[in-house]
Amino acid sequence: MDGSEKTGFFAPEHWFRKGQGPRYRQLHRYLAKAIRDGRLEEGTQLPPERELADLADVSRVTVRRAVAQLASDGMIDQRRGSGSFVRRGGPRLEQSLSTLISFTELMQARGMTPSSQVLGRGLFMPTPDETTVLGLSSGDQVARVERLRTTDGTPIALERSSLPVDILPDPDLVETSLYAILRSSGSAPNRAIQRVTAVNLTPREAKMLALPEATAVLQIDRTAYLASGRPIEFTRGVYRSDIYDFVTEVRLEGP
Amino acid sequence: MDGSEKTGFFAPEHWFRKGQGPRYRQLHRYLAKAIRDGRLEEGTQLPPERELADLADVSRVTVRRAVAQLASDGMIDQRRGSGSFVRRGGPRLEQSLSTLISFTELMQARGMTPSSQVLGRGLFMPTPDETTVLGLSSGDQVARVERLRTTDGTPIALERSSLPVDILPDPDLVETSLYAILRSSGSAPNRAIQRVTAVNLTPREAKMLALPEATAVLQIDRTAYLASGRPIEFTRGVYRSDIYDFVTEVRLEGP
DNA sequence: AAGTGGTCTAGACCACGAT
DNA sequence: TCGTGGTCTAGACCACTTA
Repeated sequence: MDGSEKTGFFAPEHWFRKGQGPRYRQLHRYLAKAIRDGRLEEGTQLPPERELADLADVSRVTVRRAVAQLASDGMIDQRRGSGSFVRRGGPRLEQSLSTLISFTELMQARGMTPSSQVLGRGLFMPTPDETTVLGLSSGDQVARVERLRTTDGTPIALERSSLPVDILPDPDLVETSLYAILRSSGSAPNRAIQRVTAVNLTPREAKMLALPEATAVLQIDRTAYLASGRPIEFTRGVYRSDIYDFVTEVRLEGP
Repeated sequence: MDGSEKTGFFAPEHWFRKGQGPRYRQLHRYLAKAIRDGRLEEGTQLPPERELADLADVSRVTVRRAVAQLASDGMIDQRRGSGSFVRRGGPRLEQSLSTLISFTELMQARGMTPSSQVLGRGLFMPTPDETTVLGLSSGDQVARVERLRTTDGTPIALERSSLPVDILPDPDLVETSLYAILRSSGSAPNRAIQRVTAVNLTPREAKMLALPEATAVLQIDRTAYLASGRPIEFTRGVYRSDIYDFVTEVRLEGP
């Protein structure tokens, strides 16, 4: 890519839309997609931050927020004194822990076709855990949905989600994307806390996922919150670890 | 904690030492320790960012970098319009994926006593994987160290580390902390890429960790780099998932 | 209306790498 | 010496919560 191409490539009209979120996130999304698509090839150097700020018509601070996220995703190397380079050893079906989106949207972003099979749903009395995590009052019910997630026909994950009934009064509406429904009712979460561990599949889970019994899988517990701080979703899922894994860059301590 | 105490508590002399790294990291470390130690109690509100900037004698931007890290660690809640609050449901033996330090230092930070038993070490011909990951030339050897990590007498993890011989000429020096040795020879990494998955323990591993065969554990592959970008360490470890897990906050997409 | 976190700017200096 | 990423500042405006 020569200089004249760069000018257009990083220009704001290619990555910024008013109302689609902050600039640093839109720019990060644009660059990440360009790298995944190969439009920014492995090993190539990004323009220096000061130049990128100029081309993208934002401040260097904003460029750095977008680019730091790429580094944390493991998509680029930043080397003081020399530059930022697109990392070699291309992407797999992996996921940055710092930018989790919903299963549906993650798979779509990877060019795959996600689907879900609802295994069960309804309104129930909460378990003590659910009462605590979701901050329920005594007598409140929870809506539960249990789904088998598949992409391109391969079973990938089992997820069981619990929400207060006032957030999801009718669990029968949930098909593929829970978050799509929450968004349309104006109660989508804006952040979540995740805990990742490893567990052995139970016989029932193994059958569902067509894996041997006791296979090690990743278990992810996610508690999602509204902007107000109210917890509205607790989801426990198990994910095939041979397909689904987590990658992140860490900065080590020390001066 | 009233106003007069706060003044001293957040003053720079309590958290900043020249030569001990950037301010935002030192401030983050200080606040994180204060929360873990209970000096900032669960549910209490941090001073507003502007006030904290004033007390700590840094700019608000620097305060935000430190505080954003606490949020990403899952230690505080930030709520626009109301404030930042120490999260309830205190810390466990868990680890933020975004601030990994070495096993030894992690356990010490938790007030536990780490130790290691070296199961084997020496110089070997590299596997093809090691040659690729570490960027070796043909004929180069690798130094390998395999250790059983325990804290307070409980086996927690098995780790096998491989490094180029010019970085670790004498693997016999490694006892508890590999990174302490690397630092003393001036070749400590400053960042790493980690991949987290789940695996079943092999019979040999299970015996070492005193766990049933095929127990699900977390497998973490880490490639560590010098500031120059040169890869100098590849470590594969398996960690008891009932003790060791990962927690992170995620921000969800959307305007 | 006041207070809080969220975004963004323009500019400065430092530490390190390449030359 | 120069270019690069890394740190830090002082200040502005916006979006949201609380009162």
